[in-house]
Amino acid sequence: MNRMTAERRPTSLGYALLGLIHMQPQSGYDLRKIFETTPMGHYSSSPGAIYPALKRLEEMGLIVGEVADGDTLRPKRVYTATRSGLEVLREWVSQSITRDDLLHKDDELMLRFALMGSVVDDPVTYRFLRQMLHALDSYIPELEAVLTAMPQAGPPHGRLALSSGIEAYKARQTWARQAIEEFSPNAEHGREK
Amino acid sequence: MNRMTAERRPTSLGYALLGLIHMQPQSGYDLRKIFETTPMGHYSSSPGAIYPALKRLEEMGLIVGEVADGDTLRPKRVYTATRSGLEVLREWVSQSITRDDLLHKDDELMLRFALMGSVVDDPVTYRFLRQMLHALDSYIPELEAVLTAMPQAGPPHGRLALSSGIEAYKARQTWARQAIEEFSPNAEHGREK
DNA sequence: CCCCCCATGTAACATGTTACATGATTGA
DNA sequence: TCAATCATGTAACATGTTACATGGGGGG
Repeated sequence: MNRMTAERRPTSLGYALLGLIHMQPQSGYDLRKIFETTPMGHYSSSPGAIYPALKRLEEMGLIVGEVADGDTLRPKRVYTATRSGLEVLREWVSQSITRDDLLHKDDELMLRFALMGSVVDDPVTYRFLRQMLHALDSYIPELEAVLTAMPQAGPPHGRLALSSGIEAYKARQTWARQAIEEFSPNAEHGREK
Repeated sequence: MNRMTAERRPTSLGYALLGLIHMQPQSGYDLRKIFETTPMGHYSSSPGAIYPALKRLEEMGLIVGEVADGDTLRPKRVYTATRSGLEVLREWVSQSITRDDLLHKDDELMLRFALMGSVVDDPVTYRFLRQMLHALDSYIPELEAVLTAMPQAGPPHGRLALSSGIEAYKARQTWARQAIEEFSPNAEHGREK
């Protein structure tokens, strides 16, 4: 049942699509709209990216497309996540956070968080946030050390750019601390389940 | 003198390389080290990306490579920015900031700022920062409106992810205000020139 | 003697970008 | 009726990723 064609994994865009489809079955066009009009529109989305990506996800067995309006030339396809798709998604969002995630895949990290809501339960979210905070706590001082060590002569652009980065990380740090509280095992947050 | 092969423009990575080379002539290997070891290492850098990119820049006439150690099999090449390279770089960093830059090319925006130091004078930097602040001032409230309008039911991950984004933009806003002061035409900053 | 760092490069591959194409439906 | 929006897709192309290859020199 689970021996399959070439263990290829989805790309970032693929996971984004998978996550959105899992939240609610949708067509390619619906998904494009989301990328175009909401703040999720980071994963910018020409048809030339979306449709092939959906095809791949279907080939991997993570989603299935069902045709509505079968009589027209280009029938509308509504995709639904399969059980296997849900599994893959769950695994992906639940991965441990590495230093590399923070340095090179920051967007993906936040995408994982955003999509976690409908696939894992609170303890997993809690762990995710703690790991993220931990990574930040260790990385920020390093950046600050680099900043301090930078030569004071010449144009300040380099230093300023670095401190902009540091401030961004610090903002995320503060955010993570607050979010952690919301997911703390002791917390009395009123959400059901 | 300036009719040339196909007006192709460098990619982000290309501009990063060009900027670094302009600051100081370097070899491909040197540049890779920078991406690997400094906080600039966002533009991650396998040889398979760097060397072809350098070749392209040279074809476009933006840099020239001079061979040191000509006798070995793989001679070391040190690249220097040409006058035309400097021009292209200057033009790129000086572009007006669009809303799209903020939404989809945030990294590139900060790269432009970081590289500005050695190619334009303070008024241009000042204009850049003011435009950036202006874009932020108009975009942040929009995001906040979206956040407020979000349904309060269900898992809070989506809302939290959005507010993380908002906080990041706000941090940049604060940063921009401070940076602007440093470049204000009235400012008495002690840097020469 | 062996391994790591210097230093350059190539080849296969998957992905994304840009631009185009098709045609139905809806509102002005 | 004309334009915009719905809705899907393909083709050419450039770029980047991954993995490999080559070889000299220095340190343990």
